Amino acid sequence: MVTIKQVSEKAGVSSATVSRVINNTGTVKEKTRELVMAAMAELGYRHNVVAASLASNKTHTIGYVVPELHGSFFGAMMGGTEQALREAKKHMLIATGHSDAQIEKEQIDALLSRRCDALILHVEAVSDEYLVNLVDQGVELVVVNRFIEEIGDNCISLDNIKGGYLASRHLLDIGHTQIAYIAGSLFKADGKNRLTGHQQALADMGVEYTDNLIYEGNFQAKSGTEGIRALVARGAKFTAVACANDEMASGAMIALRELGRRVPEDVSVIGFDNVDFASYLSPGLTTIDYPVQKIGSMAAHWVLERVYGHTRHEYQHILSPRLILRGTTSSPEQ
Amino acid sequence: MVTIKQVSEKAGVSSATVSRVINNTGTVKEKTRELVMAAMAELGYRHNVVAASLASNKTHTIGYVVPELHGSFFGAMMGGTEQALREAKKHMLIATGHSDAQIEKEQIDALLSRRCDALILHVEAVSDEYLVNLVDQGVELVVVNRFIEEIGDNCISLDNIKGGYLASRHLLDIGHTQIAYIAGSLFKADGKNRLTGHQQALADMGVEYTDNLIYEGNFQAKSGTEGIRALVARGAKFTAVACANDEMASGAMIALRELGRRVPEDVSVIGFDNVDFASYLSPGLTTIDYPVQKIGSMAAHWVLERVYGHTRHEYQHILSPRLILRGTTSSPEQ
DNA sequence: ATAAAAAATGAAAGCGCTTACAATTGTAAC
DNA sequence: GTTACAATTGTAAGCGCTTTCATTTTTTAT
Repeated sequence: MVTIKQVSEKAGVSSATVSRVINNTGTVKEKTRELVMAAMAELGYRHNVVAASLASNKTHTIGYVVPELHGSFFGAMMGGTEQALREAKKHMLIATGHSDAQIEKEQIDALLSRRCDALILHVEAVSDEYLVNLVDQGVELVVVNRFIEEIGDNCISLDNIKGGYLASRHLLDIGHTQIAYIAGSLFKADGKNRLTGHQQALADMGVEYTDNLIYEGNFQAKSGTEGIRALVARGAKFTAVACANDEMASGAMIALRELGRRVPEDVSVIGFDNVDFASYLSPGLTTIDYPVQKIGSMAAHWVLERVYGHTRHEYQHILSPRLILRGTTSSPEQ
Repeated sequence: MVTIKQVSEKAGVSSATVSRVINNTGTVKEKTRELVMAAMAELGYRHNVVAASLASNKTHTIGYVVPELHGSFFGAMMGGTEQALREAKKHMLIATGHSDAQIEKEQIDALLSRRCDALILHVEAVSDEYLVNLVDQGVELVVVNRFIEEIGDNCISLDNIKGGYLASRHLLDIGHTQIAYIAGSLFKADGKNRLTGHQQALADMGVEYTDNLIYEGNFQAKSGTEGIRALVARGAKFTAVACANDEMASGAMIALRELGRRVPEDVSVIGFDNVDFASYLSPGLTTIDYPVQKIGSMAAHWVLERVYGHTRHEYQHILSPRLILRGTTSSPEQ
């Protein structure tokens, strides 16, 4: 491996100068720069970022923890981040937490050991205190899709309550009053908040809330299918079903079809997230848009501004969901 | 930041010994180990992997280049890799190449500058020669979803020709003879090979091939929709349509529905990839399974065995696709 | 032409760790 | 108690770069 030293000898300058041209810092005469560039090219020099990181105490690397890699949600989010980061020549070190507190901590630890300049965390099992504590220790981190009061400045999240509200409010607005709800895992903040929004919408419109119309799923498609079956089995009557995410909504649609209930003629269905396949379903799934890519890029901007001092990057902390009307909702038949 | 030096002083040993207990190398007396561990705990020591990497010339990091992060394909693949890598305490540095040769090269370069121990590359724009050249230079890399003769040992890919064959053969077997084909981008090997498979199946069954039934899409859902429209507009007659991926198949289904053609009663549809949402469509999409997660884990095993000398890791170079029967194909009506 | 200021460069001390190699200590056999 | 050998620990030389500070060169103003 050719080093800066060899380049400097070939160019007849000191290694400090070579470092200057590589990093474009300090001042170096145009003539010298060319000399160095030529030497680098001739020797096939490749900058050693590891050594540079050790010396400069900057890795230009962002640690990223997500629960899982599969599915289209996190890919979209990381895609948003990557796009913003690439321009700034930063890289992402990826780790998965699997919604397990132990693993999440280990991964955060590993990323810190690798001296990431900042962390972007979508973690669901670790406690608020743990994260607050990290921030207090001076760790530069941004928490995505989760809001923690004490470190609100470090959080970028969606207003899930509002999203849940919007979904059910839409159903109510077009005339439904018997609305089943297939919730996500309620131990996750998202699952809880979306349900809360649903309840608020009912309350606002004076519709009574009943546990009999609620089924707790786990955000997987299959639990949507099971949800419908369970609801029907327990004799629940409904003309619409709101689901805490699109996967469960698609699962629900499958179950409804099995039961001979047409969507949306017999039962309206609304999802949440607006993942890419929502529009591929037929009818297209009416849902709540989760601007996940945007959240990813906001996180990148946060880091760029706060950690690397780039200005001109703007970001908001709480994003708003919005209704995406497609074909799975309609007014109940009389 | 507390260093190994401080730990060594607190524990009353040399820094070499501390390094030994951290890395679990060499021999260190149990008593000493405990002393060191205690000192580390007390001082809140955190290993500096950057410094370790510089000294040992190993980063325990795998560079990963994929075209894009969004969608469910690459997430599934990276998920397969991550799972295998996590056990071995390796990490992944992610970069996207955007199917652009220039960008792909830059990203590979950047990953190499960061001294990744190995690279896993899904690159589509860069030439075979370029990759062969890298291997010749001693870069440890595995190319996924692409086969290059000269470095076949470094490739892990799916037999796309066979996949294309399987899909069309299925349609032929159940009685279709008028089969439209919506291809992927033909400048990509996958797109080309799948079409080749289709043609072979036709030939095998003695069905004449005609360009009139072919539409070149770009792997996006929308181009599936456009494909059907174009085919119909040009007066093509078909009772089945094979698509080079599931996205286009779902786009095609939308177009067919718009035209009042039922799936599968009027037109059978088959996709390719078996992405997660294929089963959410209705009817469920018959497709060709692309064991993408498995490819991801094979790539990890390749690296673990070849670069890190872990044995017990097995991998194959060419994986086989298989038919997944769901609801979008049936025999043509008489 | 000359002094003062600015620009360009070099010398060298780290950054925090790994890893030969040397030195020391412990152990078992005689 | 010795000796030979194994187990344990320490010494110190890097790994390849950045960066401060001092030095030299160039430029500008007088």
